[in-house]
Amino acid sequence: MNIGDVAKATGISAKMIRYYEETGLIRAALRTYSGYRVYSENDIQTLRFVRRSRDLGFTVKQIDDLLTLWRDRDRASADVKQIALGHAAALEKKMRELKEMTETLRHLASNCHGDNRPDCPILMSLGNIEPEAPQPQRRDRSKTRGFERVS
Amino acid sequence: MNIGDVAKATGISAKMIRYYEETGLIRAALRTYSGYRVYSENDIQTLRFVRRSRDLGFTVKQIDDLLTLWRDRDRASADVKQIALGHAAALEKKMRELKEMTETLRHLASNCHGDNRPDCPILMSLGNIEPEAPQPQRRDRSKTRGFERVS
DNA sequence: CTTGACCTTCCAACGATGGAAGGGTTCAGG
DNA sequence: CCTGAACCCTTCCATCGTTGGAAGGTCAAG
Repeated sequence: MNIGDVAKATGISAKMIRYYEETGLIRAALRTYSGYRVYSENDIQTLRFVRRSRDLGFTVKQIDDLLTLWRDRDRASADVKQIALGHAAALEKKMRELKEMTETLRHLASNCHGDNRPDCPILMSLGNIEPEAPQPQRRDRSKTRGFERVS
Repeated sequence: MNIGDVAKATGISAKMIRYYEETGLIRAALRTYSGYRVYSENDIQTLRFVRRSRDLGFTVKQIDDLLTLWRDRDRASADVKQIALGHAAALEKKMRELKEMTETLRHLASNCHGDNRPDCPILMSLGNIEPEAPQPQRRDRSKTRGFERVS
């Protein structure tokens, strides 16, 4: 399988696949005599894992740690277990926090649904923000403040 | 409260606080006559929220969206609800995937615990990777491949 | 007055990603 | 067999977002 096929199969651009190889995230692919990279099903699975992780917001470094986990089964199993459990715990913490945020969001959504009464406690705590308080612009502060918000 | 105190209180560097202000993520702080930024408890809460979100892997843009949600209670409430629910759904999807990964990790940890038998199905599927297959290095491929892995 | 905190502006850097240039390889169809 | 399209290769450069550092200057408080 050539890199293009893999790109199609995994949703990772050929560019990034090469980059991942260069930085050591994935092992260097075998090559044909002419230098073309060739990939196995296994490689594709690995790359799919990478993609999933990236989508989840993991940094390449973190993914590297994870991949090292599966790969290094020559390492002391206790180590692997330790690390894996550590990662799992971290992920679960992240999940809890994510859940918290989700709940906050849902709370926001349900509490401020149809009327515009400012009685939503979240708005109270985070939002009572005066629109444009006239700042005491003592000195020339008219710099480059028209920043391009891509929003 | 000066920016230094806020930095201490929120764990965000003064540098980044100014940056967030400059890019519009947070509202421009009020100023003393001499130009010092002054912050309220509210600002601190907002910044804590920002920090939490950053830790969770949200991009500044995404946080901006979220913050806009609480702030813009003048907007049509239906909109806000819509967006909030959309975000919540996305977060929950992320959580599910995170959960999947966590389970995979735990699975890995428990299946490859004390012995070194390579019978872990995850290792089977992701890991049967020959260590250093002698590549057919046809042409001069001895470039800058000693890349600095900070690991 | 001196020291530490603040201000701005500019520059550097990193991680992740894409693009273009310049050149070889593959393979189907003429 | 030849050739052109579609790949692939490398190298260099550019961007975007986030973060830090240094320089040069003002301000606050002991």
